[in-house]
Amino acid sequence: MPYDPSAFPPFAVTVDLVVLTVRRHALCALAVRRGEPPYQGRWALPGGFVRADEDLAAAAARELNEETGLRAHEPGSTGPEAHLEQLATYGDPDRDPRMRVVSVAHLVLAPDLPSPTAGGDAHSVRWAPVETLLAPAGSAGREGEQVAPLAFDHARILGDGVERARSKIEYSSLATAFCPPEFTVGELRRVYEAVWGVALDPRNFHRKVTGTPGFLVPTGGTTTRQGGRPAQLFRAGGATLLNPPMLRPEV
Amino acid sequence: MPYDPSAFPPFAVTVDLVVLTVRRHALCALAVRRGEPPYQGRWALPGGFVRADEDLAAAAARELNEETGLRAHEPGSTGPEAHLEQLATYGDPDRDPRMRVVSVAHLVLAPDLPSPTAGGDAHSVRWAPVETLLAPAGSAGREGEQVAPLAFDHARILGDGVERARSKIEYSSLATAFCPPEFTVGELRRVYEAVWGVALDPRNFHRKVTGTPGFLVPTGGTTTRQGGRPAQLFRAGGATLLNPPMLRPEV
DNA sequence: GCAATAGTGTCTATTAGACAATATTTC
DNA sequence: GAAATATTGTCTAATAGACACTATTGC
Repeated sequence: MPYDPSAFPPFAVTVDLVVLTVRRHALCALAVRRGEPPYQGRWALPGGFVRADEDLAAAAARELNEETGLRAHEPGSTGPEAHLEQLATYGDPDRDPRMRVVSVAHLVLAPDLPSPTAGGDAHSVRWAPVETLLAPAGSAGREGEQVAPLAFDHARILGDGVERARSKIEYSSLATAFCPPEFTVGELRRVYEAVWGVALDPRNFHRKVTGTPGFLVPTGGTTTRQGGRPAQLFRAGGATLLNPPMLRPEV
Repeated sequence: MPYDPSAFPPFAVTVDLVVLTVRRHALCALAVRRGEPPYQGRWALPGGFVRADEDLAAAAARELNEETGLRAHEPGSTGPEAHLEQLATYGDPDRDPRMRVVSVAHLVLAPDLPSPTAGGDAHSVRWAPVETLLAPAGSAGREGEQVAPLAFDHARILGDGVERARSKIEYSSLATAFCPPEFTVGELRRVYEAVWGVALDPRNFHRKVTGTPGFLVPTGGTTTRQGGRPAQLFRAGGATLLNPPMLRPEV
């Protein structure tokens, strides 16, 4: 069927971002409050239109930088900052009541930021625990806060992003993307515990991560910022795939 | 930044299909010959425009049925036929010289079809081993056939689909999607060997797959279609995630 | 009998997980 | 010293992989 490239149905293409971080022992996502209909006043994932001459990953990196000041750290490049990867694409004809919009969702894993919402309006951008954002309608969050469901199909997108993150830290070294450039084994363990929502044995965890080749590189320094005996500091090693993988208990 | 939904850059949205099967011990993909520019005469992945009121998965299922007669078997539904899932989205501004096209690629895993290209023109549709389709320019295939690279960025898409299939049969039961409704342990083993390109120990493989809960259900029948001692026939069990996973040797 | 494939049994090196014990800090 | 965290060591049950052996067909 030879198609006529000028007779195509027109679509709008956007990128939406699932930006995850670990704050105070909880897995949190970035949410923005909508200032206009539809879903006015409701929380949504950050995102926006892809520009006419812009790659999808570039659009996601631009939106991330506009929203958080973070620089994207695509696979292959080096340096600190956040990990960015494509998540999935959502194109239900009714997902936006205004028009046909196809959204290419991206997943961002970021370290805990010193300033919650740098460069933004504190009333319209926030970090929230994912279980609060995904709480079924009518239920209350941990601090009793009543929350409306996320706008559009963003609850589904966030759920898919969280599940991707949970499974990806099993067999890749991406858990380090939630940590500052230098971190301790205990801090890395608390990332796994927050993302998976489980408690891990500190002794077996320590032996496992330090014994996985390429995962962690000691920097030589130590810190006592967690209290107790000083802990060695590490950087992320070169390995991207973990062998053997970290195993999520009791699945 | 409140965006104006009527002032968006227009995109064409297509679905492209990576349709994989195992034929004569080789992992093969479906390719169609292009009848018009650009890339006229070159092989490409099957695909086409998403219609104005059509979901992305529905568009992929429609294209699959038009091209192969296969019915898609989305996660959740039952019955035989092929497995379909979204793979990734490709939207480089220069990927199609005619216009801005965003393609949502899908991955299909299908059993070996009795008629190679039912309902199609045998000169313009074929199954080809993936290593032939991905061979670097100027090299010769297994039977000495010279092949031009796939059109557009389809070599990259095919490569991503093959890698997804290779990793997904490790921890899911999707290898059964390459088999007919009833199959033997030996036939399932040959699927793993073809997809991974390795030889597996038949004895350990048998113990492993029959010992993984929910993977295989015996039907009671036997067959000798492979020669030798009659083998038990199995159906795919209800499990989608394998625990423990199949381990790819020597990664 | 011979060749081919199916299926079971056994051994060993490795590993995941439980948990004791020790080290080094702050209060 | 008490409390907290870090780190090492040891034991055990489960497992992956190597491979001997038996079973059942077609020729």
